[in-house]
Amino acid sequence: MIHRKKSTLLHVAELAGVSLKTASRVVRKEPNVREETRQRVEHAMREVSYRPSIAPRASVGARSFLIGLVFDNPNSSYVVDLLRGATEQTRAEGYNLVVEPIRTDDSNIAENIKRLVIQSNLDGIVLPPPICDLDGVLSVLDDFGTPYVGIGPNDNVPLNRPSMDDEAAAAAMTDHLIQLGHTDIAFVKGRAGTLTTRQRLKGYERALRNSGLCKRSDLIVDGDYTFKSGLHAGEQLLQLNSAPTAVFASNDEMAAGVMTAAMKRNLVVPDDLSVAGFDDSPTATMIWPQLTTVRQPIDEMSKIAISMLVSQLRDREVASRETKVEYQLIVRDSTSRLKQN
Amino acid sequence: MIHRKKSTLLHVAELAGVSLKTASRVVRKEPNVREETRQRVEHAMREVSYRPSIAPRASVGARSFLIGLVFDNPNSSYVVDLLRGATEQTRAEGYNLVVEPIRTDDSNIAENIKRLVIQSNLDGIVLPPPICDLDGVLSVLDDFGTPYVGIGPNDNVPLNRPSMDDEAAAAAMTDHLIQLGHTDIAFVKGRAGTLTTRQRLKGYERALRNSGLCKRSDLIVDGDYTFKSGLHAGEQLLQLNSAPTAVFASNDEMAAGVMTAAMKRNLVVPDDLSVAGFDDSPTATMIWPQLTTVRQPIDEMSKIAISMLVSQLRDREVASRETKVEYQLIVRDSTSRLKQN
DNA sequence: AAGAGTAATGACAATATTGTCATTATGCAA
DNA sequence: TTGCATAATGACAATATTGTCATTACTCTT
Repeated sequence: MIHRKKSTLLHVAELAGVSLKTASRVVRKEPNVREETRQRVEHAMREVSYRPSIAPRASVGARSFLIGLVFDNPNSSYVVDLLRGATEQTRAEGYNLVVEPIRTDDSNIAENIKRLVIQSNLDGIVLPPPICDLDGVLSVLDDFGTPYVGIGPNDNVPLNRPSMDDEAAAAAMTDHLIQLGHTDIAFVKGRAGTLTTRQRLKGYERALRNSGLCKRSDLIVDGDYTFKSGLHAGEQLLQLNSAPTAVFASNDEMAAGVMTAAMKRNLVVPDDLSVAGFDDSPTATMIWPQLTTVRQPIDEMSKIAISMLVSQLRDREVASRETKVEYQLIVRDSTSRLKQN
Repeated sequence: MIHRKKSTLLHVAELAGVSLKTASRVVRKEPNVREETRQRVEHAMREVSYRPSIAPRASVGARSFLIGLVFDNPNSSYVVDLLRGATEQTRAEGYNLVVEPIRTDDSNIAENIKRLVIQSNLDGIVLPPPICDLDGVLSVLDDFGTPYVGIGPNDNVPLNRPSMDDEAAAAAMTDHLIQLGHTDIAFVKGRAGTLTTRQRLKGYERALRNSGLCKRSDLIVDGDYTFKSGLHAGEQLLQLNSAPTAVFASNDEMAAGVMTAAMKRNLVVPDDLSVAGFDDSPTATMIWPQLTTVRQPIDEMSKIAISMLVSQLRDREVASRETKVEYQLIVRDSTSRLKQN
């Protein structure tokens, strides 16, 4: 059993020839330290490979250097990405992360979040969808004076949050299909009434318009983000007299449904029909051929959310800003150039 | 902004008329406290709604009351279940959880885990698959004297871990199909060489044997846990002269592949072919009809793992034991009684 | 009833860090 | 150079809990 002596701030301070407090200032990136002193301390930190011990911080002041991340997202790969980004950035900022799965269907969710904040003495909290758009949660946090940051598309709730431009992403995917020579491009809508559904449809329409293609209303069909609805949509589209040569479904599960509908008609994807999805969910690589789709950089949004929160904590002031992150077009094997015949 | 005064152990102690230390003993569930005293303190705790502050614990002793949970599981719903169970149980035991996503493909994974243990000063660590069966990880932790507990099936690595009896579960699923009147039941194997693959096949064979059904080797086909391999397996099985009326795939993705193969042949699931999977992954409810499958109670295993670890930490002694948890047969719409004709 | 052994309890130190406030150094204008 | 403002630094207290060890109370045996 190896017992490496844990290096403390005192060791650093002594080695650098400064007081404990000054060393602390450097570690905590506080102002009012001369550049030369800062470098000496930082060198000493490396020398003894100092790792700040977060424990006593909570003891001393009102601050706990703890950030909460609650989630109740049915899409678990979303959660894992969220976690990846958050742990990394939290560590980089010198904070620690407390994760807490909660149930959105629980009626007193706001109360639960409040208890979490009290119990773990959180400095701030990150609210991914759908929690960030839930009634009551924000007001409870406001009452309590706990800073928070959201994630995801803005659903008319006033809240700082990094998000992705769904419309631009959908337009880009549609462009991708147009570039491949397709002109009869169908679109499978998401669940009615949701913001992302509207944004993705708008992007699809915009891309068609920009390329001078006419919008055929029989190629725009309903869906609700489930495999089953994608299957129905696919069947509906493929029985048309002038069937589409490409289908853009507004999520991956529906795209998988469309692909299944194509297989039932003995059509080969992508030779006979190109299919594109949205989200880059695990489904996208599980099915075959693997799906061309759009990836949300969730880990990046998560990192940004932590950064925004930390700067809020430092400045004690809400720097109101919407931050957009870039989408990624993931081209796999389910889309191909239109065959000339 | 509400400022509820934080209740400290001192308040509890004063209210109960005992010393700080005795109150601490009750909170930490230590022995050597009179029953009457314990109750008085517990009552006082409720009275002032005391929540132990974990921060100073790490300061004082070698113990940090922190438990680590590392993961790098491609199946993200597995991770979320893991997290749910672990957070809950950890809280119940008076410990706190530090989660850390790591990359198994990283060569110096053992080094990373060691760094995590040092940096966060972990008391112990939970190792889900595939990390628990990785070379080097265990020996590093042993060297360092950090207690650990695994999760999942025992792959010949000496390690305490809760796990599920895959063989019994596979037998139960096969029995389910037999009960529905099926006699020609096919089996799609998982990736060659893995423990779960072997166990699930054994369960299938045992159930057939116990029911006096003969094992047809042409109904046992290869797979590798991917959708694509399930698709191939399905095509292979359905072109047989005496095709099976039911297919048991050893995971959900392959079952989805089999279902797609059936659809391509215009067979209706479950009327013409019953299909069963294994894992209850998100895929199971995403496809249509929804899949009959076997659920691993991962959250329960996670809870047990935390319990085992904590008792190890308390007793300073490894209570070597394998704990089995119960599988759950989830019967959905992809299996039905064999039609008589 | 005395003594021994054990159970229950408490006094006090120790923990690693940050906040407060005082002190010292520095820069700059007059 | 003096005076003044401000930047840089440090001394010391405070934080909430648990470990150590001493003390007190109880129980049982003889």
